[in-house]
Amino acid sequence: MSNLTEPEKKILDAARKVFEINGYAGARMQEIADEAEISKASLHYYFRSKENLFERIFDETMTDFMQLVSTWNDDSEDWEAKLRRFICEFFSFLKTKSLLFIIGEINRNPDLLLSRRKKSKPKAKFIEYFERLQANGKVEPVNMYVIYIFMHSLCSYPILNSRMFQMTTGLNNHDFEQFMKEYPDQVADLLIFSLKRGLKETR
Amino acid sequence: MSNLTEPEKKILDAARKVFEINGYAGARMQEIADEAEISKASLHYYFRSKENLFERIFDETMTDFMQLVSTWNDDSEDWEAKLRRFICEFFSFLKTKSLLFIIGEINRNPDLLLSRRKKSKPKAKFIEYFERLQANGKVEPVNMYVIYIFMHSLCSYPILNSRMFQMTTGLNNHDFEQFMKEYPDQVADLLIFSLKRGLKETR
DNA sequence: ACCTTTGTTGACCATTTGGTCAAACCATAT
DNA sequence: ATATGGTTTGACCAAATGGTCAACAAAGGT
Repeated sequence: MSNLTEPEKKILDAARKVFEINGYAGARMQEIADEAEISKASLHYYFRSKENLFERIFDETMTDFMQLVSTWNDDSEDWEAKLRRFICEFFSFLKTKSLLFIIGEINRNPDLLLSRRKKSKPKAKFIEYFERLQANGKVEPVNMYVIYIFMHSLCSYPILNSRMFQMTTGLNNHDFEQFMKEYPDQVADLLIFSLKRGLKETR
Repeated sequence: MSNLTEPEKKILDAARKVFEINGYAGARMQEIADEAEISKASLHYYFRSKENLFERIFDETMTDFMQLVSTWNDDSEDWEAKLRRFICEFFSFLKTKSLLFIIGEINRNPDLLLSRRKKSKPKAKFIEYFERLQANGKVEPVNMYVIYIFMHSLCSYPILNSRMFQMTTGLNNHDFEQFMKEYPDQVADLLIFSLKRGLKETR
């Protein structure tokens, strides 16, 4: 399956860790080598260059991300339960793989997205699904692009910026952790309610 | 007022620009000097070191940010209008000063926040204000920390990650721009509605 | 005119860092 | 044992980069 040798996996794990913390420019090949418990020369034996290693991590993250985001099987499950489950899984994923450095690198070099435009239509399924429900009168007529962006923002940003939120809310580690455990359900509540009642008072 | 000489201002503008795009590690003193149209030696004449320059930018951004976020004058204005105006102003601010690199640096070195903990209680006014309204029965009993985080996430993330949203929505530049122009009002609608009706069905 | 203070810069330096390479190491087959 | 092919690494290199400095220019006061 994974098609990767043991040392390659170890290196990729180390590289992800170092890149996520330091970004491309701040990452050091020596640090990646140390983290993978090999010499810098060995690191270059497995991966030609820093650029090469970065591309592997970037591609892997984007692929996983796109795959998760475009997962939306059209089973018969209740749409509310489906949405809630999706939000919780999405949130868990974001805690695992930090998108911060990915976003940073994309901002620095937008071409990184161009190369993947072909295989990425993640919004399609999600939005099409709810537009269908909308047509059937099951949910309110709200702009689904807005809902889509709301969902991403509400799930991603609190993780990206958790440090500042912890500071500004003044919660201690334990309370904040508890808060974040309940958080995805609050997001689900909000989005479900919005889909059922719209974004504002109907006049 | 500004207490800064002309060349200092020019350098700080240049530095902000370069740091925002490249982060601390990726920023080059030469590039900042070029952007400010002076020599690298002159740059060091005005600002001892890269670290020093970074601190200036970081502090300035954090100060502006905290000041904006903690602005919440207790005038008699309708709370809905007040919230809507705040969201629009917040959104405009975030378009001007990119928080992406700030968040990255904080993640890399959380101590950057510790030094400023004293002068920062930005949540206080906002949350206290709405908790007071809540006590008076003007808004629904929802967790105000959640509302606070929702507001920040909804305003910040679409700007941070605008490139990916533009790609995944498939909107062209013009349509996306239009979409983002209407966006803050949608956020305001949602939050106002949530405060008036709660986050989910009352049972 | 001369001096002092402030600003400006090319040339230079020390360190860091991505990347290379030849030599050594190790397993396995012959 | 010897050869072979993959793996590992210390030593090394060239380029990039933050920072310094002496020399020079500009401005203003006397």
